[in-house]
Amino acid sequence: MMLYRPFENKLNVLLSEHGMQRAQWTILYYLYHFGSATLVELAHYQGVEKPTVTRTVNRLEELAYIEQVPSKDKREKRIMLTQLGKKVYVETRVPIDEFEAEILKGITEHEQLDAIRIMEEIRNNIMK
Amino acid sequence: MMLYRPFENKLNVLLSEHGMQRAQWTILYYLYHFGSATLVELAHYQGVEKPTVTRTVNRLEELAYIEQVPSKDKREKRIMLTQLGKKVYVETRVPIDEFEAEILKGITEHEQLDAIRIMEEIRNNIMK
DNA sequence: GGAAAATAGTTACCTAGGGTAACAGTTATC
DNA sequence: GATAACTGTTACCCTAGGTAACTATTTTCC
Repeated sequence: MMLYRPFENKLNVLLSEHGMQRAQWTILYYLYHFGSATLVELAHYQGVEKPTVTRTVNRLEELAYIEQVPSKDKREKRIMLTQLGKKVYVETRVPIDEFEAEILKGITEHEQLDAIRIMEEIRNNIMK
Repeated sequence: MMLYRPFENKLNVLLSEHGMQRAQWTILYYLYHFGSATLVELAHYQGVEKPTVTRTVNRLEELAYIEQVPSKDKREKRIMLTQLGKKVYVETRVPIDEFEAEILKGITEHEQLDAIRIMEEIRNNIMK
């Protein structure tokens, strides 16, 4: 139940040491791996409400990490990473990977995959 | 990585529907199962700094869910649940259990125990 | 036994991050 | 073409966390 909280807190600290915030990082992560997204898509991915995404996206735009891409549907705002955004993602990835390696010490790859699979099942149950 | 966030958010919403906040709930949970605790103990358990605990504990005292117990060491503030606190814990437990049952649907008990064990190992790695 | 260090908790101040309600603009439905 | 649904924004509220600096006790250790 409360197992994950320390992980979350440490990650926040780690990210802010690199001038990044978790909510921002989550979106960079999504865009890096999925190319582009609308705000609703991001809200669903993060499991938060739309205004929350608007805020984070605004900050990312000010930082010039993302830019808008044209879309047929004039309602939606589709965004993608800029060159700078990609650069920042890749650079921030390094300490994140180190952190992950550290906290996964002593846990076999098989166990890791098991845990991730189960967590994903839980996630699916939550999201539906 | 981001798997847990939706769980956290849904739990927050569920708790606030029952007039409770997650940080408060975490402390009620600890006290219900471990009897009493100092603020440092709680900070370590939650993986947060001391001022954060002070705040949450103050609110729980205002609500009369906890009370101070005398201690030899005059520096420390040792607290435990009041009768009201226990009652509230037990009552809030009900919707929490329902929620947990729902999100664990389709996941065998064996898998659940596996996942918990692995998460605990990760937690230990983080805390040291 | 007393000075210095460590420990427990608090206060003040700052930030991130989330929620709801109400709204405008656009697209789908029928 | 009217109505419903969807996308995003704005305004306002709250929780939750952090750091720095402090007081009051207890421990350490010379």
